[in-house]
Amino acid sequence: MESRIERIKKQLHNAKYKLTPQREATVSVLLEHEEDHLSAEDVYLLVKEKSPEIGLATVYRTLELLTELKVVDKINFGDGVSRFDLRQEGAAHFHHHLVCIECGAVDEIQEDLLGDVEQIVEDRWNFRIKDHRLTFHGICSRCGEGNEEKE
Amino acid sequence: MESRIERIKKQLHNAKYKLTPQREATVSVLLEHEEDHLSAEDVYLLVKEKSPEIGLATVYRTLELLTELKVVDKINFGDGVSRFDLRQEGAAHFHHHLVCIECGAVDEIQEDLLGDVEQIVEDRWNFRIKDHRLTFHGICSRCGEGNEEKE
DNA sequence: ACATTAACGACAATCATTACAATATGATTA
DNA sequence: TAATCATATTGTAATGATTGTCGTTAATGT
Ligand SMILES: [Zn+2]
Ligand SMILES: [Zn+2]
Ligand SMILES: [Zn+2]
Ligand SMILES: [Zn+2]
Repeated sequence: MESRIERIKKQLHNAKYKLTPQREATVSVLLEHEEDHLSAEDVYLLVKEKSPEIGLATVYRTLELLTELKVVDKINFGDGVSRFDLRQEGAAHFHHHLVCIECGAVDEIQEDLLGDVEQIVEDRWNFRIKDHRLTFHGICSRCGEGNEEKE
Repeated sequence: MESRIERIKKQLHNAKYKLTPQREATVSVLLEHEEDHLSAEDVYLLVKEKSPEIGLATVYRTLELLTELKVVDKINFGDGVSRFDLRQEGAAHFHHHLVCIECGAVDEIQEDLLGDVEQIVEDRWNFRIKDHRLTFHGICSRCGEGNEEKE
């Protein structure tokens, strides 16, 4: 079977870009941290461990490129930095996030769930939806344990 | 009937803050531009027209305070600046946004629409939802006119 | 009037991101 | 092979939004 990185390489080639060593190192860090939501700086530091000669500007450019190609999505949780999240392969839409206001944990929801809502928006507002961003803020299951009935 | 600004004044007082002239000027700019999504700089320039002596830091401080009190919501459309949006009075949740990728227009959806989805998330992920952020990216009705069937 | 404290305004500092200029890499062609 | 051209990289400087500092002002209570 073709590896994930091979397919990303093809995506780059289709768009006339090359998978340079720096880009490969960056992508591989993203793959290894698929669960996390890394900032550009985070990615830079992690890539540097394997490729110490890489420059911060290159990481920024690579992330920008990957965003353009929809390999990653750029998100913002309001803490002053952009974060980069690998898009599930073949997913039409970006996944959702649960941000805990107690402990700061960020969990993901891969299910779309918005089908009906999007149909309504398309029809009622005559808006052709291409993508979405949905984040819930609240108390995660870990933090909510024990005090179920508190408001 | 009590005016909107009166009620905001009370909210401030309840939290032991005063509605100083600078804060009042800032709130009144927000009320006059309820449809827009102003950045801190935008607000600063508009407030300056009426109160030229106001400082940028004060505007930032006021917006931060209003965010804390949930009078406004701070949002980020990925263009590098935070924007501030008056919350509808009495609304439990923040409204949604339609961002046009053609013309950049930002329209609002005041209807909640997420009731069912939130129920599912609460139940399946055991996550107690306090608020949400939902933004759709796509082609607005103005830009979509005439070429309905294009993908 | 004096003390206390919240809030201001001007400006400096910070920090993420972008722009720049010089160099390197790699393919293409004379 | 050597010259050429395009793309990519690096380190650094510049930018721009936001936050911090600090001396001053305004309101409140004694
Ligand atoms: Zn939590
Ligand atoms: Zn994610
Ligand atoms: Zn449009
Ligand atoms: Zn809005």
